[in-house]
Amino acid sequence: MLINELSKRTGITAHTIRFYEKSGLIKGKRYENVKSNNYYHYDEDTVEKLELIRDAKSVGFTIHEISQLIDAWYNNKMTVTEKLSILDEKLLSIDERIKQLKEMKKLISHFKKDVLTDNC
Amino acid sequence: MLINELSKRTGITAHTIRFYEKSGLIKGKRYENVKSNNYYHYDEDTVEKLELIRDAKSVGFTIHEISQLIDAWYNNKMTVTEKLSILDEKLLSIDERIKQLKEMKKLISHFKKDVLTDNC
DNA sequence: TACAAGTATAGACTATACTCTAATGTTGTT
DNA sequence: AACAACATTAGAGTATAGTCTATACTTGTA
Repeated sequence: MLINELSKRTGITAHTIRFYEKSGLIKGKRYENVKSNNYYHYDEDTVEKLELIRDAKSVGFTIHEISQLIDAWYNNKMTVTEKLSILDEKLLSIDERIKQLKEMKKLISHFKKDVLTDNC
Repeated sequence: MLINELSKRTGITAHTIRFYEKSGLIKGKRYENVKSNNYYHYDEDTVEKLELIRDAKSVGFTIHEISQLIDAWYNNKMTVTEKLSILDEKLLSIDERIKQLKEMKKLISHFKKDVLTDNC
């Protein structure tokens, strides 16, 4: 599929998809037998990758971290041990974030209590 | 206290503190009776605010969101209802983030399973 | 008093992550 | 053939959040 279809299927603009391509997150293919243009062609895996990018971004992962995740998912040059090491590291960082968010919840709940007691 | 002490107590550089001052997150006071300089003086509340800024930043809040939090905490011009509305909104967004993080954990655990089954 | 250390300001610079524009070429439809 | 729609590239611009430099003035210490 060409970039326009990929964009429609993922809801990510062609501009941003090209930015991800330049950043190395996804890889389109150019067919050698087509000489008239140099259009990129994308497969179903790329749709999945873009969905992962969107989800991972929404929880605060950087492009660099997402790039590591995609490698752990698709890169055939990495060993199982390397992949697991990256995935475990990400799981730990997620747990840390959840912990911090829960602390922030407590703090904000304290604010609420203060607001209610100081003003009523 | 002057900026250097504030910096030492919070671990935030003077540069960054001045950036927060410019961004409206904190407010130093200048004493009119001192004519020889125009140094900013900070109080204990500012220390607390900077600690809040650091914590809130670590969970991914933007300067703008933190500014709202500080208003809900310290601004005397806001009504109780307005403050509670902001705090409740932040609590909801935190819950949403925790939910997304848990989904991401599930996804990464799936990756782990795939890595283990595909390669052993 | 000399001089190091502290303070303020403007503005330049960096990094991340886009977002957009312009120029140019290709493809598809009528 | 004409023309809209699509594709690529380079490079400029934007927003966020700092980070650093240069200049200049003030304060504290030997």
